[in-house]
Amino acid sequence: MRLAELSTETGVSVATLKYYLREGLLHAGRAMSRTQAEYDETHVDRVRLVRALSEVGGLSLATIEQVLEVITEPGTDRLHVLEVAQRTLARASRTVGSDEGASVRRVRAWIEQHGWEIDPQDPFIDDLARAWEACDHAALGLDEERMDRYADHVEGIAEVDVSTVPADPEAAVRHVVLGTLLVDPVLVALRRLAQQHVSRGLQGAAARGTGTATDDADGMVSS
Amino acid sequence: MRLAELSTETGVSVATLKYYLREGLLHAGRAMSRTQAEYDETHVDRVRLVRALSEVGGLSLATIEQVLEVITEPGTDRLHVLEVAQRTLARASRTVGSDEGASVRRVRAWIEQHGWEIDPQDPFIDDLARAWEACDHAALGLDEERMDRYADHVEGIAEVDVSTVPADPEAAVRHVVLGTLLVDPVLVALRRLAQQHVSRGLQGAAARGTGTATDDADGMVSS
DNA sequence: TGACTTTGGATAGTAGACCTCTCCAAACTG
DNA sequence: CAGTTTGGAGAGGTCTACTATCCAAAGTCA
Repeated sequence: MRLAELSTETGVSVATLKYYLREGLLHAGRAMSRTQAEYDETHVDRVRLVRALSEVGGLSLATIEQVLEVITEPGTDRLHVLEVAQRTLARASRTVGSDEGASVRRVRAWIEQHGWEIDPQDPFIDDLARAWEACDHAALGLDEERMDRYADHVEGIAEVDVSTVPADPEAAVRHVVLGTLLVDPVLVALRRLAQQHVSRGLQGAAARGTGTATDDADGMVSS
Repeated sequence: MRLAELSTETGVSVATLKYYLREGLLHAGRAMSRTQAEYDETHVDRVRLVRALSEVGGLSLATIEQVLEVITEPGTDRLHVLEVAQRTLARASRTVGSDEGASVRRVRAWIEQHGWEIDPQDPFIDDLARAWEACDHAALGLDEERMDRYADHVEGIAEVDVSTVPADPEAAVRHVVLGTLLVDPVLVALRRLAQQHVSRGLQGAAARGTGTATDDADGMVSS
């Protein structure tokens, strides 16, 4: 197919596709002549993937380029699949600076007492430390005990993640990287919906319990 | 304190603080004279919150402004606490366009059969539809059954969320909005760490079975 | 008192990200 | 063989989040 067809197929403008070609986000088509090139399904898939990572995953184009590099690279040692994937994801996350402070030590201590076996140098420890610290500043009451409760549920999610990774190492890198990046938004949306469902349940219970009419009923979100 | 002190206290440059003042992200200090203003702890908190929402939460300044507007607005009907919070969060999420297609219908059907009680017009249904669709295009094998498994774990998270919301309605809006936005990154980081922990468990089990030796430097990414 | 520095406020400028426009000559179309 | 379309390349545009400059009044110190 021509560039214009690729455009209508993916809903991305020709100008933008040209830009992606220039930036190396999209591999060149098979040149039929100096002013004619042929694109195929791999190009359609690639464009859709770039858009998904950008719009749904919220990644920058520079990050997407790095992600694409890793998941299309052929020579991946089957021993280091997860390592490579994690390193890609670490770079994908907007790592700003290194904190190395008390918050990182707290996270390490918490991980240990929670019983998780994790490399103490793992870059996501920094991410967690920063995020946890932000919650502290906002006085959200996120303490070790609540973190434990979150972690137990998240571990269940991670088990689903890991159990669905294919055996083939090349497919595995792709699956882990994309599965992590693209499922994150799914989980975020699910959380919002679940909050609504759960608080509705409480509201219903409160209404049944107190028998309040429409007016002045307080039981909304409160526990 | 002076603007310069606010700057050293928060680690944000004076120029940037002036910018925040102009944009309305930071309330003005108490003017002592035409060239002197007094700032206090509320300003320090506010600046830290803005930075947290920006750097940790990844929100744009325009979105942060809307969030601040809601969580500082005094007159919140205690009936609509969650509604207000959800609407704020809906605007906070980068809603691009309306899909209204088959993917939205699938999500609605899935929610119903999963047994969640949710407003069919909920904006996060669109978000979930988009995210799920992106996973489909990437061939990640995210089917209804796996979604059920994710949802069960996420429901546990939402129960923790809801159970920690304070009774006071004004505090509740703040808590729900910030708790949702700032805890998201915590959960994301936890998921990465949990994946590592879980797959280490499997790898350990496999290694005990096969007894592999590792040498041969990891073929790629180093910088 | 008077030189000097600091302050808040306003305006303009900058850097990066992500496109979008314009031009071009070759190639395809009727 | 006139007219349109194509791929390619570079410049230009828009948005976001700052950053730098300027100014006059206010504070500071000898």
